[in-house]
Amino acid sequence: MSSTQLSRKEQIDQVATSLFKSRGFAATTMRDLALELGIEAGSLYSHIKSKEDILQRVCFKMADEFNAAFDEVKTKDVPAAEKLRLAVAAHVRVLTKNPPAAGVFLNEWRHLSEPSLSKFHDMRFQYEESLREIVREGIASGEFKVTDEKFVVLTLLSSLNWLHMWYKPEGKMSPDEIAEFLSNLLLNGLKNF
Amino acid sequence: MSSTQLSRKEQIDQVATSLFKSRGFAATTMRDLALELGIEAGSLYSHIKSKEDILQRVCFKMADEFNAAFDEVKTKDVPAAEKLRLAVAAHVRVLTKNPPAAGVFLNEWRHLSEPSLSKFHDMRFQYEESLREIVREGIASGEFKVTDEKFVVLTLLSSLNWLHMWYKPEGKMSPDEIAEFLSNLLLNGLKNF
DNA sequence: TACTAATGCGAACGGCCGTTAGCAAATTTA
DNA sequence: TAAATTTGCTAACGGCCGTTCGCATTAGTA
Repeated sequence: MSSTQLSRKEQIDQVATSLFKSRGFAATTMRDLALELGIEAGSLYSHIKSKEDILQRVCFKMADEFNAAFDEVKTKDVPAAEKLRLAVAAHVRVLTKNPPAAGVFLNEWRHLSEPSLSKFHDMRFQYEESLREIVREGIASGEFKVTDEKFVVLTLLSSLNWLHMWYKPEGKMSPDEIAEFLSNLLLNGLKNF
Repeated sequence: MSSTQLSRKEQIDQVATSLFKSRGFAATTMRDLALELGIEAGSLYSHIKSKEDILQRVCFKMADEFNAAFDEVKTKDVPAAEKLRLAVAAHVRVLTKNPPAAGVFLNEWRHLSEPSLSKFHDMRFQYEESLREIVREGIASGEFKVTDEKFVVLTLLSSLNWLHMWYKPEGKMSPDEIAEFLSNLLLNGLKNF
């Protein structure tokens, strides 16, 4: 069924990702990971550099995906409310496309060591700042009735970023339906505050 | 300034809690913990049974606090919308009273082993079920315009449960102001869906 | 004062951890 | 076919982990 053949390294990353998500990075051992792949722990090192090496790839790949999805939205010339709706949809799409990776991205990044950790922080700040910018636009234009754009973005991301905890691809709601539901709920809150 | 004198065991729990929150349970060593307290690792075991022993106390103490705060709300005879508002306020109050413990409760519970883990799951389900019940009430009475109470509660808790990540007691918003802001945002969303 | 509980030290235990090294197949490429 | 790459094994390393043990010291209590 799966279309493209994964390289051994990609397989390792994928299996590691779901283990990192379900058990946590620190609580996942290389021997666990090897067992899941049906090989010995030492054999992993023919393909990867280190345990954190995997974590880095997962975290920054997800960061790239969030940025790419968001960059498309940024360029659109639409009212702030609509732009925010698109941003929410983009965020949900990335989040639901690969829930294990999303979970690692959201919960395990703190196990990155410097300088990756700082780089990650920066990227995250940039992303959030872009969202705040949209909300500021909406406040200025009178579309949103709130005043504290920081708080709004925090709440927005909070409700989105828990998604990976319960979302199941086989569930009855599609990512687009989820995105629409969340947009409605949150944007109506902003407009009628 | 602090009113009551903490026993050594309570001190350990408290310091451990903030370490568990900032580094994660698995990545916090007993030697780290001991260092923070200015004693040797072995000395900890004059006061506690095991590392997980601490985690259990923190998790179930927080669970009790959430339940206690919520039980007060349950008994009130008010419309569903108002009840939900009170529940949100209660939840925020517990969450902000002790952010490190809240963080452990929300993110580190998975390191509990059986049978604690199952017990924790059950308590959590009960709590969420009670919230769903309120939302169902509100849907039935026409106060809320949504249809999927599961999704609503998930979104509600999501936005609340990220709070401990950025809330600082010395910040400019008080817990009550935060609770009011969140209630307004989310309830307006529900009513005008 | 004598007893008891609380508190802590230092050394050590068995075990698991991430990682490395040297070597051997198998597979791909030329 | 020959060379190069990919993939994997076994064994081991140094180190850190949670925890235990026996013993000392201190503080509270009768």
